[in-house]
Amino acid sequence: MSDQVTIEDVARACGVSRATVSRVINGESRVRPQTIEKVNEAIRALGYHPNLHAKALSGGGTDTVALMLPGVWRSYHAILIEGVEEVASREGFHVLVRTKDYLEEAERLFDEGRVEGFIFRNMDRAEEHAKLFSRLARRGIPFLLIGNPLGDYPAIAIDNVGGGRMVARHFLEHGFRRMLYLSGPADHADSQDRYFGFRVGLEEGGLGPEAILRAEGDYTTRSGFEAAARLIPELEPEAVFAANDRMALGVLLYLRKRGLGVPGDMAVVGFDDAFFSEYLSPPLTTVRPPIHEMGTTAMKTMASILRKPGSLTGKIILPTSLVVRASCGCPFAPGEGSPLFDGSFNSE
Amino acid sequence: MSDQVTIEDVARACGVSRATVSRVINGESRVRPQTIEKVNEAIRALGYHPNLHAKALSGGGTDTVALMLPGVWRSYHAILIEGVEEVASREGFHVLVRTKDYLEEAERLFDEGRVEGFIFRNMDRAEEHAKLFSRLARRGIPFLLIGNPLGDYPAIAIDNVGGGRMVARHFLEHGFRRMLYLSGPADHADSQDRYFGFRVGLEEGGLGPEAILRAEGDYTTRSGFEAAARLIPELEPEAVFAANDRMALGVLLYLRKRGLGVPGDMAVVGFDDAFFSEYLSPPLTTVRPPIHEMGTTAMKTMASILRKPGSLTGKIILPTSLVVRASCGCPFAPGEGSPLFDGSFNSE
DNA sequence: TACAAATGTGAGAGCGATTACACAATGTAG
DNA sequence: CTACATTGTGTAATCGCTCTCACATTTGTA
Repeated sequence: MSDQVTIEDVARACGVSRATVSRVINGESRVRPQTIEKVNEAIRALGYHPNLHAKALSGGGTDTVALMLPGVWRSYHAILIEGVEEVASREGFHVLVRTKDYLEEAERLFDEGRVEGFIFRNMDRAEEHAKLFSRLARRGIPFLLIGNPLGDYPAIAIDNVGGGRMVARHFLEHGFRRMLYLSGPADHADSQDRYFGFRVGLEEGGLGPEAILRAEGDYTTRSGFEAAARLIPELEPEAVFAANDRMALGVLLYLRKRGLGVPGDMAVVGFDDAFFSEYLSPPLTTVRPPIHEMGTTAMKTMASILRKPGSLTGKIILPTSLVVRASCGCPFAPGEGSPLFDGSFNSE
Repeated sequence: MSDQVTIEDVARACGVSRATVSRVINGESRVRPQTIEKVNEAIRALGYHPNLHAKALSGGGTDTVALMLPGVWRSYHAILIEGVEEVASREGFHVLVRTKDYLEEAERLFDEGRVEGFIFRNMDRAEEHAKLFSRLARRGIPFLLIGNPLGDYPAIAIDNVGGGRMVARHFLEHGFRRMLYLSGPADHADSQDRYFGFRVGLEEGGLGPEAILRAEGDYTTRSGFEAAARLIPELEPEAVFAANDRMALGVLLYLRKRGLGVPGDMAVVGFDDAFFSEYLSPPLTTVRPPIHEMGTTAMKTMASILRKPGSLTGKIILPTSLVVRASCGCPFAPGEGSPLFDGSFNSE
């Protein structure tokens, strides 16, 4: 505040003009090596840092992107942020995180010049998102989506379909023929895709859609518990595939309460590979999404969009993997004999 | 980029000068109501948003703060960010999150004019932090600490001592006389304070320091497991107080592997109330820190520091609470008979 | 009625950078 | 040895806003 060192100071300190200093800073053409040296020396000596706002105002970029996150999904988002920030800091970008009212505030962030682009972790409210995205696209504002592709906009997605398909195949290997899919909110794309993959996988194994029973939750443990309580006694599936691990946990809790053994009486598989999943009893078989990698990929993509305009981007789909533990009915290999402990600690 | 609407445009549109428009925007003195109306109308009509950089350059504030987080502690940080962002967005601030190299980059962020203040979640590396903080303080740069008070700098902390003390008292109620404290890294203040409170609590109950055995971990589940494996057979405590829930989990895993019952053969209590803690078998008794509230409090404090310079701030200590479940030896009241399920779902 | 005080508005000087343009010094070719 | 690139550097306009100062108009007071 008080002691701003300006480009003028540097210029004066080594007897050149502001223009020359600016050229040195931006590694531009035609400055005598000797002058470069002198200027850099002064910059270091004075502790000079170019003022962002002056730079931005006179045409330079701000190298700032906004990461827009809906306000739930705690550890998931933390990992995402870490991934984004990791690449951002490496590439010289800065990350503004926005959680509240991010739909309403997005354009303003851009109009004020705060950010040059957006990374959205769009979840529900597909309508509003679509509207915003089409406005951004029309205005040529760079943005990309994490998680839920929408329209033709650039997106980083995980292979939900592939994940669902892997679960289906695995269930088939176990010989199940009557399965319950516990979905998230009906309009949620992730959940839909997982279901689709699940169905495809079963079909590939010769089972029609009638083999799949359906229940709907809202991703919370409680909703998993309640859906299980509501439908399991009635439908009596052999196996449950929950759209996320929390709901799978809810199912587990219900089954335990009812005295039903897992996987003895019923198999349960989740999606997300949450921190707690490997510690459940039995350890939960689940599908692991590459969250951190989504973050890094998103930021890398955004960086290249901003640095070299014209670089066109489509959808990038990152592979998921099936983490086989015990709740599906598999013998749990890595164990020490303890159902609570798989010895890997790999989620830390 | 192309279609910046400037203050000049607005001025022209309603036949006044830039100065007047500026006054209206900043709610300043002495503008005729009628003119205000006219200007606001034009602003709305043109979709005008003041350019951040121009504003900042000409003396205005940027209302941006940096949230500096060490790169671990996933869900913890997510909750913190949410808290900070919640208040920030409400108060018109913006949050830049930095994880990598935040010690080295902090001053630059300020010198470039990117941010007006810092919120640090400082953990290890006390030396380097102290050095940075003293520089910031000398330069009059606003900052505050979350979690680990250091020197006289403004800080938001949780009552680690109180938490440790509550655990001690609770252990005493159970009649334990020989306890193991499983600390985090030796130089970690949180862990030290929890230990201190624990000791105080025991002393208040008439037990000297010799009643406390000590082991050191690094906050990971694995380190908890290994410390337990290394020391429990030798020391044979009646109860273990781990500096965090993950290590407590490690202890639980070890005990289970050894066939020791919890709380029958040994009581275990953690700290943090992590997501998984209530689902462990047995549900883990632990100390809950008000993480979200730390975030909101931090941002509120920062906002008032920035808005009204001179408002002095000291340390704010937020209370912790003991979450009594079953691992301490208490009957687990809310249960449905199931050790995995406490029926509350309250961490979602 | 006269003059001071308050009120409302405009002109213009920065803020700290970038960058187009001008110009001097040096190098090269005819 | 002139003519013309090439190279290195400086001058000054510009970005969009705030804010001081000056000035015009209205209101209040004696």
